[in-house]
Amino acid sequence: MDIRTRLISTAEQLFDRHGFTATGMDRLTQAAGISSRTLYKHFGSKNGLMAAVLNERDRRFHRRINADSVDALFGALEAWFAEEGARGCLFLRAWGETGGGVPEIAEVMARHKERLRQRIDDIVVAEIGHRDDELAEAILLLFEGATHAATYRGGAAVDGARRAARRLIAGART
Amino acid sequence: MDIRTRLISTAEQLFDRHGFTATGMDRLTQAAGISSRTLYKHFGSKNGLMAAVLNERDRRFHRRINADSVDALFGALEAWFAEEGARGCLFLRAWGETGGGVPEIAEVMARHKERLRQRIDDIVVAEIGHRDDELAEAILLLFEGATHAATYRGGAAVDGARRAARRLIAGART
DNA sequence: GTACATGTAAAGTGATCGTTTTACACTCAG
DNA sequence: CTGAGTGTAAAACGATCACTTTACATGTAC
Repeated sequence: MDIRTRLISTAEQLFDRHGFTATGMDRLTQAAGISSRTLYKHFGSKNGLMAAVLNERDRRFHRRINADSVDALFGALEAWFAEEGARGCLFLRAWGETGGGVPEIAEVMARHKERLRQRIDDIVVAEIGHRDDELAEAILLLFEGATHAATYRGGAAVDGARRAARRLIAGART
Repeated sequence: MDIRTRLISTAEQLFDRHGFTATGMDRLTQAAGISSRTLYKHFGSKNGLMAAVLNERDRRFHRRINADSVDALFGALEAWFAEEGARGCLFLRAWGETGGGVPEIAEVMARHKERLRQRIDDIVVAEIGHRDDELAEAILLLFEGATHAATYRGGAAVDGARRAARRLIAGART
């Protein structure tokens, strides 16, 4: 496997499971079987690595939630949690741990959330045939809520969000 | 002001604004104007201080969202954000930064979320006259979603959550 | 065959981490 | 008057932080 890819996926796991600040560079290089010199050649700094990890996660995430209905959207979220675990939004966690003060990270976070909103806009159009900003906002909030509530309520959170979204859509269709 | 109270409120601000792990003990003692020896006499360890901060925040938070309607609930959340800023749920952030591995913190988090769910259960009863688990779950998810989406969407997130909750309640009343 | 890119291992940078220690001042109850 | 309690300032603890440096092994391209 490519050395960049290997390091990014190792780092993503460690950051996700133990937190960004709590994960030291020694632990990262050791887990990935890579020298620290190579790491810094590739990513420049820890913040650079964090940004790279988040960028890769953004691509992977949006590839997986490529859905055209609310049911499929929350189904994809459920599958994601089943495979990767639910520990809250990694983008918001990175933003919080850095106090919002690292531009590269704040930008990836903002881009990720914008894409999420666009995806949901498209799903709303597919469901009811036209744009509905209020409905899309509600589904985004349910999605965000499920993402975080799943850390302490498990799959029931995603289920509840899906059901609520269905009701709101049914109400909007009439 | 009492020395414990002063330290807890100083620590809450620093933890919230800069992250738990990123906030060192030196910064804490200096900001509170307190010797590190005194800090350790009172709280034993950094984890002990974090748990104390979260416990105090839990009390303050639930005192402020003591509402008897969804409108009042989201109104209280909006006021909270206006005064304290929106950087996501501090309990989930603490849990994430510690990798879920600190029992004292995991317990405060769980207790906090249980109380939130109970409060919402009560509000649902006040709104529609009887229990409705699915509706309560949906409102919890909207609340959680607004809490986190407000970090990047501002007050619009709370507004959207309130409107969606109103619709769901209107649907449940018929 | 030599120059370059890409990797490793390992030691060292100074700073900062959470925590403890030493030494000293003040208050107040017995 | 004394001893316990509560506070301070400041230095020290070893560990770990993010990051750099030195020295050396590759394979590959001109």
